[in-house]
Amino acid sequence: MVDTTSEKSRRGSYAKSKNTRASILDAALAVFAEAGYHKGSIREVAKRVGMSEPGLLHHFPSKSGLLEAVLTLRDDKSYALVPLDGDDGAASINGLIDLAAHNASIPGVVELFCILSAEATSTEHPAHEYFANRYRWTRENLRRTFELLESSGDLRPGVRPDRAALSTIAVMDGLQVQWLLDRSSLDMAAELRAFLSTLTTLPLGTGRPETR
Amino acid sequence: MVDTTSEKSRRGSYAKSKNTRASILDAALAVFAEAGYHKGSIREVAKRVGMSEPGLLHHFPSKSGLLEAVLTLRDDKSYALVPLDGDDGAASINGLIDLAAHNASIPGVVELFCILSAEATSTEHPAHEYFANRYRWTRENLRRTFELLESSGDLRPGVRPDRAALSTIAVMDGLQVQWLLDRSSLDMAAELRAFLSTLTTLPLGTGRPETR
DNA sequence: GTCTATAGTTAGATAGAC
DNA sequence: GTCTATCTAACTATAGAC
Repeated sequence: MVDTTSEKSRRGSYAKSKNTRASILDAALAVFAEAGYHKGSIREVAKRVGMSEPGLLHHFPSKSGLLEAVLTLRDDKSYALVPLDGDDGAASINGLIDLAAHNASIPGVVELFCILSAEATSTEHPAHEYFANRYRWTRENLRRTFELLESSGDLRPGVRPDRAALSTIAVMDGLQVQWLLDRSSLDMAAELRAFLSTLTTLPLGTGRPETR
Repeated sequence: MVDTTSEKSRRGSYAKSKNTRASILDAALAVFAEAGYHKGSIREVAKRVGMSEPGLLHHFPSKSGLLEAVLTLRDDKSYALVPLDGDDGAASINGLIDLAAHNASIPGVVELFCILSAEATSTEHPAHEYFANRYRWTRENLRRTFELLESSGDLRPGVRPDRAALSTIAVMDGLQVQWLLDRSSLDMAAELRAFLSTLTTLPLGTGRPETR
């Protein structure tokens, strides 16, 4: 048990395995995004990546294990876009608008997170802990961000950082549902920007790089 | 085809059938609320109501048909609580807070709608049209409600009725996800009330009847 | 690391008797 | 209106060969 991993590295089989894992994760993201977790199947993932099911399950312990790997990978990419844990409050807030704009270009991924966060509210769901921690972390950091704005005098009077964090996350989630139901009916980044401007006096970007 | 229904009525079997349908709908609501639509099974519904599956399917055309019946029934009950299409803007807005407070007492139903509205963002989902119409209707009526407040001077300066409608719905939906994930961490009615008070100067209730 | 074969489960829906 | 019996299909996961 102790040095299984290092032994793999020594054998030199790790690089190939890493590529296989990456292909599986790509396909899994696509499948889960199209069908949701419960309806999406390992069978379909295996088919897309050109493997048998047992072949795939050699790399991941189970369907739920595969899901968790997909989620963590996505989060890494999102958090690279929004430096929520940094010291620049204005950058964090504008990062949220950028994220909303970016999300509008990947509806499948948005749908996956939307369906999963709903499914995962059940305590028995394999991703329940993952989402509970994710929301805790985000809420905490966003509250801290609004506190930064508060001390720099960029918060509108009467705005409480904890409530601002809670409602901002709620608005982002809620906008996604409405956007997914009718994608032509609303501009997520613009709506989020309008909402955030009720909380802060900060100048806000539009989420479109060329206008920044 | 023409007079099948009236013949049923003539035979007098309709009343009994109505009771059976009601029991099935009750059980179906419970099952879907516990497991979601995809994971919930007709088999389980039939078991709870003490019937065989074909017996149940005699009353409803299919699983998705059953779902639609459950949803319509729930909506009828919710809209009885919130008179969104009335002429009293203040009553409508306070009705939303009451609804949030009421929802906090039926987590299973909230979970059902939460999961379903996410699942149903996919255009192939059996409830897609249902939810698309439901959101259109709600947004339209809520916008009209905020317009009423606007003309009576109860809207805060700069608040746009259309945006207010959109973001209020988003906040309500988003709060539900966070509440479901950690029910002890937030008071949906209180948070919604705080949010609404950023939109209107109206005096707002707390959602608790005794304090009104 | 990948396969074939298969176990074991669960599901939605229909046929046809009563 | 309700049943028994059954069909058909899909899924996760494991055993064991290569």
